[in-house]
Amino acid sequence: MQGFFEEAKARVEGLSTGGQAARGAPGSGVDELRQERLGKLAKYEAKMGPGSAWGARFANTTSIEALRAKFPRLEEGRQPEQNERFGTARLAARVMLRRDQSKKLIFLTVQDQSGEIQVALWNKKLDEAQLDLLRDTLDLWDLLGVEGELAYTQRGEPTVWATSVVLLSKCLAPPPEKHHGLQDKELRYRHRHLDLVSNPDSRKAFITRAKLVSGVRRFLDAQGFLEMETPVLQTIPGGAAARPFKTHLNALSIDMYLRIATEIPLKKLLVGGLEKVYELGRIFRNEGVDYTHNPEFTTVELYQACADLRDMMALVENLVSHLARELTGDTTVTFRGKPIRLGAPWPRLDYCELLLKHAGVKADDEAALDAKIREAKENPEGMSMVDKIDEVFGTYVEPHLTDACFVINQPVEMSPLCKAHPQDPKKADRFEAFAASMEIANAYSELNDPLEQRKRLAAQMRETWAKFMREVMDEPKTELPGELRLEVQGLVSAIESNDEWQPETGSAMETLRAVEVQTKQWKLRDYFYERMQRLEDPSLLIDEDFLHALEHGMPPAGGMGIGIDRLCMLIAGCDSIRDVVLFPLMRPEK
RNA sequence: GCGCCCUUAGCUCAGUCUGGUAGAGCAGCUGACUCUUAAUCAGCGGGUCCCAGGUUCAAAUCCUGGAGGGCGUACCA
Repeated sequence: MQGFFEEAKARVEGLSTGGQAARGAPGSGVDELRQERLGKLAKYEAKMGPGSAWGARFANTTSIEALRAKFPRLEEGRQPEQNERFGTARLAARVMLRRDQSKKLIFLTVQDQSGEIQVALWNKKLDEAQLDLLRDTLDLWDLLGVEGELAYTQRGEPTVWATSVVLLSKCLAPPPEKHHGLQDKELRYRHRHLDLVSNPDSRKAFITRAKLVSGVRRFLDAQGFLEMETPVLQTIPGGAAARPFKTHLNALSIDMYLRIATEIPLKKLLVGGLEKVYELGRIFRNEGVDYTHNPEFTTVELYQACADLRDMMALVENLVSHLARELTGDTTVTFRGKPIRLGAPWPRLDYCELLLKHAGVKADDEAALDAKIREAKENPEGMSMVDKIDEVFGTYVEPHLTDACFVINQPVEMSPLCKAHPQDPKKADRFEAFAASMEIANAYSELNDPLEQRKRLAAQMRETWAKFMREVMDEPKTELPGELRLEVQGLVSAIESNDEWQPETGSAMETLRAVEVQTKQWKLRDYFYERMQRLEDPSLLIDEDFLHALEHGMPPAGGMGIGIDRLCMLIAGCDSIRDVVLFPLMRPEK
């Protein structure tokens, strides 16, 4: 208990001193550099007045990009006219480089969001006293408001010849290296503000992301879709199979979960008579982190009444190729050094044909699937048929899906929320869109038959329970005593033979509790174990509320989800999701 | 989760194999210079070599353990 208060106190103290104590004893590098800058701050404010180093409203500025456009293009080898001016300028920018020629002339390179330009501080244009003050107090990374005249230098460099300069904000902390920028990836992710100033490519990627997100909205709005906002906090997280983040609502004393998809509430809106809806927002999944996965990420899901898969295909391929052309000027992009074609139309590829082509197996040939899984040094034991197919597809087929394409006709068991194919009840009327071997979109002709939906969810729930029970038995480390083992076996056959089975049926929960006691030390599978224990896996429960909504009649509909982060990686040319997520997940600093 | 790699000045990096007084560039400070552009030139200051133990006369360097990070791989409808 006392530890809590001490820790809290230490934290508060650490914050109030700005972590100064952690910056090392007096005389260390950072502290010295900071002291120098504090000295310059004091000097500036002594002359210009208290608070003058922190600026004020500085409106009616022009972007540096626009300023550069005012300079006429110099012909090859043409010397610029010395006294030729191209108007006046007013800009707000950060000092990136400083080149003192003498006490009378200083060149700066300054940067704003749009780019860089040279500023000259010269005693023939700028008040002598002001020049003296700036020479003594101006540091790299200070923010300036500049007014001046636009003219080339003798060497032909577009330059703002300052007639007036104010400090908009002093930079007290030492900036990163001016030429190499900030290289350390940890620092770039943890201190993104430094990265954004130092590395233009990083800045550009996030500007592209903003344009991509607004482009998606514009595109959908123009087609009559309405943007909806559904709860992030849910009592049963559904619409996907993923482990959720759990939290607690004090007001009602209930556990809640962060959403893992927006699918279920959006479908309820279709029942409610809204015909074309979408939601663009953050999704949370308590799972792995790698170059294509972040625990929180952004999706856009959309649902259109009385449409189907065909409509969704046309929509997604048009949307993606439109965005690519608008943001990069081309529908072929480069990702991890390889060209990726995103231009519509995308080829439609049959799921089973792809399995046959790239893995050489038929989707119903279990022995062949097992063999391929073992070939990839994985263990097919305990996997369901769907898991096996999915495993082989992921390992052998996905690496080949580089150019944008639609994979269609997935086995229906893999797609519990999707209508069966009109010509083949074993297949789902579904597509997954791939590009650069990443799944970037997923769409269904949505299942709107509540009776069928209940069967599918029940089957999935039973399958999940049975799978877990089988793993419990097959795992040698469990060492279940003989009678408990028999009990589990009985439970598995009960689950598999009884379509109506629920976790509350018979003595199921007692058996589970006995297993739980027996597997306390069971670290190898604690992931699955924990899910079972807390009933966190949505496929371990049935969302009755959702089924109830369907019973009031949901129109037939096409639905689709797109991974915005991955799409952004492709269009901004970033190799890792961390380069398109502003503040990616990092372990907290000590 | 597993494998490989990294951690040295505010920043970018050498030095570690082969143990022997801690290095460079940028940034900072002092000075010179009226068209530079990673300005240049002369001089100066700046280090918990990630942490803890061990081996040794002696450890940034070798050994063990730990922390953080990167990349790959796995999990991920």
